[in-house]
Amino acid sequence: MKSNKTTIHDISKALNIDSSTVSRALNNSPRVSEKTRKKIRQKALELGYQRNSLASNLRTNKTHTIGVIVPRISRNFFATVIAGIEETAYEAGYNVVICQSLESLERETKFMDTLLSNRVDGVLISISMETTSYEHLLAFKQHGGPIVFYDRPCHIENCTSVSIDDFQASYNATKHLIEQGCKHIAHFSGPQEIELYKNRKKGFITALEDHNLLYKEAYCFESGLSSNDGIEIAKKIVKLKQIDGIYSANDTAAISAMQYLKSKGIQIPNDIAVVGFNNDPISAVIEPGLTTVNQPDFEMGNIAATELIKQIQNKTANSEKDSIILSSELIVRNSSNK
Amino acid sequence: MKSNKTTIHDISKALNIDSSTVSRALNNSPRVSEKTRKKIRQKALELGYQRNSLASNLRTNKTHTIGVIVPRISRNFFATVIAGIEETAYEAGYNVVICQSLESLERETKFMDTLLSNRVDGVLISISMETTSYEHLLAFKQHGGPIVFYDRPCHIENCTSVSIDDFQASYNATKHLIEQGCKHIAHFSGPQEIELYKNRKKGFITALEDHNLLYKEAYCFESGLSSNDGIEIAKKIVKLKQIDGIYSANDTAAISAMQYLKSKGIQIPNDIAVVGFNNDPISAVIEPGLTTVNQPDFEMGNIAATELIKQIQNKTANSEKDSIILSSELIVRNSSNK
DNA sequence: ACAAAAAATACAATCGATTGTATTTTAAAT
DNA sequence: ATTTAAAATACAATCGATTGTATTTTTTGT
Repeated sequence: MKSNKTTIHDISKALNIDSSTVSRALNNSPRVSEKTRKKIRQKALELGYQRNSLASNLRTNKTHTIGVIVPRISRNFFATVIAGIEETAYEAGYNVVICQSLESLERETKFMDTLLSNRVDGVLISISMETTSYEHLLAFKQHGGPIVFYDRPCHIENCTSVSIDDFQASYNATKHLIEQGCKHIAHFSGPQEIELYKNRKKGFITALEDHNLLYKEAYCFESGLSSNDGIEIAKKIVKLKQIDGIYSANDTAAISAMQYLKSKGIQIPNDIAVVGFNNDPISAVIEPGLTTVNQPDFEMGNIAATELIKQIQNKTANSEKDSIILSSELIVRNSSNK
Repeated sequence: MKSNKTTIHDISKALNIDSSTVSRALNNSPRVSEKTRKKIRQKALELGYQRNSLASNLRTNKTHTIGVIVPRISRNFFATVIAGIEETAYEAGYNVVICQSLESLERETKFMDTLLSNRVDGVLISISMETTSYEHLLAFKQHGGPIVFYDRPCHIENCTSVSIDDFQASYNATKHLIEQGCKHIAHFSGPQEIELYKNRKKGFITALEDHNLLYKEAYCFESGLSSNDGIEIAKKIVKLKQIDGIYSANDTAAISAMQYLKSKGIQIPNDIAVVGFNNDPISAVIEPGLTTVNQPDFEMGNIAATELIKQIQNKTANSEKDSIILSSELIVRNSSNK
């Protein structure tokens, strides 16, 4: 069953011009005279010709498409990074295929496979919370193309990571709580296999130590940092009865915890001060406003995409830089303003 | 420059078996004996073979990919719809390509073009606020495949729209404000070329009329319903000094308006009651909680994708149904609880 | 053991575009 | 007018997989 779409051969036949010339004309090759180029363009329009990218990509071995793997598209931070990626890609003439890992390694692996099959030119990825082995990434790197990590750095040979300095941001956030007078600070952390969460935790611990506060493992709660996780941890914190500060590695968990604490009559920031991470839009709306770390999300997308495209076009596919560090800032609101 | 990737021909040569047999083996065709199938599978694994989907898709004229055009990915409602689409597509073995129109007709048109070039099997689209002409959609419908509209219905021949009953939802929301005692209700509306906003406005007006309230054109504010638009309109409303209720066609504008009004010392809901649309997560966190219309967002994605895939596979590409209407509900919170 | 049927595999065309090389046409130079 | 160079176009192979048809091999029945 033949597809009804117009091909260069249809144009070729209609004008009695070889299809190679038609192809060149449509690609503005200087090898075609202005006169025939016009004729071909005209006929193409007339027949409603639309290039078949599959054929073109097969032949040229390029798709001008980049794959993006994101843990969850509905997180504002990621949605904004994607918007940044998209902007840069669009301007550079690249298409973007977005895949949600939903924090599942299995899905992530399948998507890397599909992206490889579809011969995307490169991949931008923020690894899932389950990702502790890297074969699927290495496989792509070997047979596919460059990979650039964003937000969650990952040290694979010849791959660049674009992120903020999580250690430092975390250190500053914790220091801020200490300066507000908090003595017993809890930390909401993510899976320790993920470097980002390890770094945030390290920053937290180091800040405590530098200010002569004791770090207690019992005050560090590791979870997936979902809304539900925030509530569950908040429950435990209420029972502990000693916590006077919370530093959460993301806003999602911080916000649900805040809501739970408020519902239990706990005063924020007076009883417990709270600091989050990501500057989610909700953090500015909740009362009291949530102090949080603002990351250059949109810009992170721009930069990661720019770096990837550079690597794609250099064809060396080897990154000079292991990591690109963007600056972040602590936005102080009332949730920590004792 | 040859790509270094393994092809069926490499496997074919390595085993001295024809490539057609290799292809069939890898596709589990019954025409290949179990013995050689195993041998081929084994060798494929050994050589790190990865099917080239470009070639396959070119030959079969199917991509198992659906295009999704979304106004803005960072709006929670859309992000959730996409998650729903993605879930269904993933289960059915379809890939999803997501494109952000950013409410621009130009971008939307370019994307439809690209999707057509890339031969996606079908498209799910929520048209941009600028989309008042449909040539780009008709072109895809003619040469491409089925189109299913979600959220923002669009009546093109043989296309299905999946949405809620905006008129009714709007009617109920307005009725609710009236029942709370509001007499001078303002409406934040979107571009009237978009059926969705027209319907929401109609529902608003009809509810007023049914309750013997005068509809004033001056109380209806048309905009892009962005955060900024909400603030600008709120400013005007403060100047009017008569408004005692706001019904906004989305939460984004309602929320920023609420914040502006609060900053001006206006009491919500006592001075002005507010109702929004979409049940954005922020609406549950802002104080007072924003009364809003909850749409089955995730489910809408599921259903739209299911319908599209059905049409793709039926190959008739003709929809039986012009529209699929999902039910919505008004979530009453304190912003309208006088 | 042999013909017929069934199973397994090989051959070859094809999807639609790109591109190196060959050929023809046009223009420039003598 | 004729040679030469340059410009324009045609030819043909190719990208990697799929698939209808042909051929070979194996199995079955008698």
